[in-house]
Amino acid sequence: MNTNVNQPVLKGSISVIILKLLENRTRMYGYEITQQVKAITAGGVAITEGALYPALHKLEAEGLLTTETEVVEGRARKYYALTKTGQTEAINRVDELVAFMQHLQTILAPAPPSPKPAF
Amino acid sequence: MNTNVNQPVLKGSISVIILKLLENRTRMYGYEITQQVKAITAGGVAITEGALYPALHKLEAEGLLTTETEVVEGRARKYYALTKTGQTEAINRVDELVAFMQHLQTILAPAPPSPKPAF
DNA sequence: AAAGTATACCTAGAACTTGTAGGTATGCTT
DNA sequence: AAGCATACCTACAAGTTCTAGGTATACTTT
Repeated sequence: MNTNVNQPVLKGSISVIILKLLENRTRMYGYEITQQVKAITAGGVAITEGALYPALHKLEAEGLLTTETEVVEGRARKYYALTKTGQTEAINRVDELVAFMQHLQTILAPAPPSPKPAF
Repeated sequence: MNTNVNQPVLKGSISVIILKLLENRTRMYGYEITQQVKAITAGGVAITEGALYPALHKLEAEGLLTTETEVVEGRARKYYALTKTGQTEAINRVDELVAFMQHLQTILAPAPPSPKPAF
């Protein structure tokens, strides 16, 4: 049962999330990423597999990730790790997204920019 | 000259930005919205017209906005204002996006969630 | 007078990301 | 035997935004 947790779609965020998670670890596999995101956000954000795997493949095609497949407990796992380019790109893209979010927060700030006092 | 300011595309954010800006004002017209966003974010975020107008038309079609056209200084302006439904939806969608951004920040937080101390 | 810039609206189509909905397969538990 | 978690994948639909055009007025500069 997949209870639709992502209303505000994460356009462009998924790849940044992937890069950020890998920045802190030597390597991760796809399923692990989905579980980590769920865990970190207490279920608030769920990356669907239909979005994750194409994103991983694209990052690999861009040369930001490398893969190594291993069989663990009878099941195949495809581990992803940052390349050198991937490391610098991770920093850049995270910075970009953070800067953008700060701008967004300025716009969405609860207090309206009204010049006159409360009453 | 349009210096590409939006790398992390604002998927789904534009309509929320529109609703938020209108929450604080009685009405605004399209061009005014683009200038306001630029001003608030010090040029950091630019809403393109190709994204803005379709978004406005969709919000109107959804019943969240109403329009009235006026001619000001020889030029036609189309003013948009929140409907009653639009007011409640503005609150809901802003809350949603803010909540989502908080989750994103948890993931993108500069400090890696490593259990061991600095050294 | 012509050209350029700011204002002010619009649309068509491309590009891109994500979600839906399927598929395959193993291991474990009921 | 069925169901669930693990673990990968893809095709297609849906949706948003960007690019790149278009029209038109007012004002300033050349």
